[in-house]
Amino acid sequence: MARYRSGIATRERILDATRLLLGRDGFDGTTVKGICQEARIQPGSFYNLFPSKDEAVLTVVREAITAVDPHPEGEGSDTIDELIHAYIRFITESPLAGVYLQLAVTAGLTDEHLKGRMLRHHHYRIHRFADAIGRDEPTMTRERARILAELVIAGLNGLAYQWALDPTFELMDHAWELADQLQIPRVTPQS
Amino acid sequence: MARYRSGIATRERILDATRLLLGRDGFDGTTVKGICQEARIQPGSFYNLFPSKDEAVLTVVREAITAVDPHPEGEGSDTIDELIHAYIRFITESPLAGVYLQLAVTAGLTDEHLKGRMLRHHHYRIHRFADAIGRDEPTMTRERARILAELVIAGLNGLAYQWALDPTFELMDHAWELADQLQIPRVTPQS
DNA sequence: AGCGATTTTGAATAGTGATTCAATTTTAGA
DNA sequence: TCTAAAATTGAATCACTATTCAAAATCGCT
Repeated sequence: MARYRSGIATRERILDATRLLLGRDGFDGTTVKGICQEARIQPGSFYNLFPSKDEAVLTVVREAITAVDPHPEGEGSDTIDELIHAYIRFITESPLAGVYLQLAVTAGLTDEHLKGRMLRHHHYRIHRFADAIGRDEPTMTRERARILAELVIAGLNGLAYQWALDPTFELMDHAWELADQLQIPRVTPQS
Repeated sequence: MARYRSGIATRERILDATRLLLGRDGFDGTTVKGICQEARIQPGSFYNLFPSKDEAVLTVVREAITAVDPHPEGEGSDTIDELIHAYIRFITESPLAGVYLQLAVTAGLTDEHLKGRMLRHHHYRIHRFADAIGRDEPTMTRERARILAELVIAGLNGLAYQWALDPTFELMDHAWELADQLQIPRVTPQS
């Protein structure tokens, strides 16, 4: 959509503003008006570059997830440790983690399109975790690795939700405890 | 607040309407106007009996949770199986499970008062799970039982969130698989 | 029947939100 | 320098929200 320098720069400013406000005020607290004020533009400019508020939000959240991905392009080479680490880092370090969790939960109730997106991402994550587990423990059946992956991810999501409610919660300790207790095969010990 | 028959009956109608709409339209989709239409009253009547929309919603959600509690009054007598079963039943059978999850996640970002409530309920649940685990396996330390309880609950919450996104997800199977894999001591085998 | 407390009405308030659009200005390449 | 595409403005639109309140109706008790 953005072809000229100015448009590209404005797009960046909008994404910066969206990132800032989402992290500070959450999804509901972030308004198009607020984004426009922060980016010092008018609403018309926003809608010239983004079809909707949701699209800007999703762009920012997607970027935040990719930012902690150990191997953003080619899957098939990450270990389960790396994946768990990436998840923990995303939750604890990214101000957008809460928004991600909120979107994931509310998506199922409201927007059918958003629901599809979140579900696809979820299945992709399971796939990658299962592959990593399978690589670390080649004797394990595919099915078993997939179930373990589902349990780990569910556990991590649950811990993340708990952390969102209570920031003093020791997310990292619990995450590795979870991995140990589920007997996830790991190549390197926890750092 | 409600002292006369009429007021008490209206209160019930409001709660019924709130329950119906929450289950059907989610938290954001449920409006005071909609509740009033469904209950066939005027907004003034609603605010005569409830101080806010949130209060009506929380009342209904609390009731739904209590409805599946194995021992609503006296704790100290439930087994870990019962507690897990109760959780699964709440998630799969109550239309309000999605709203509960949504409230829990969004509470941390918006309302400080709601956050306190959810957190208290969460800690209470951990306490009960830990006690039940401790009873089933008396040799286990208190601390260990608490960590196990936290992991189980986190896992269940994560599975619930997954189920909210994808209703074909086999929540019950995964829940018991989780309990097995975490080596939760159980008195009775899964049904 | 009478009386104070409770309940109900229904319009009004006051604010919010995302989004649209015609008009104007700026950009980049020929 | 000219021009078409792109970017920007800023007001306007439209829909909707929770909540309030004074007035009228009703309740339950003595």
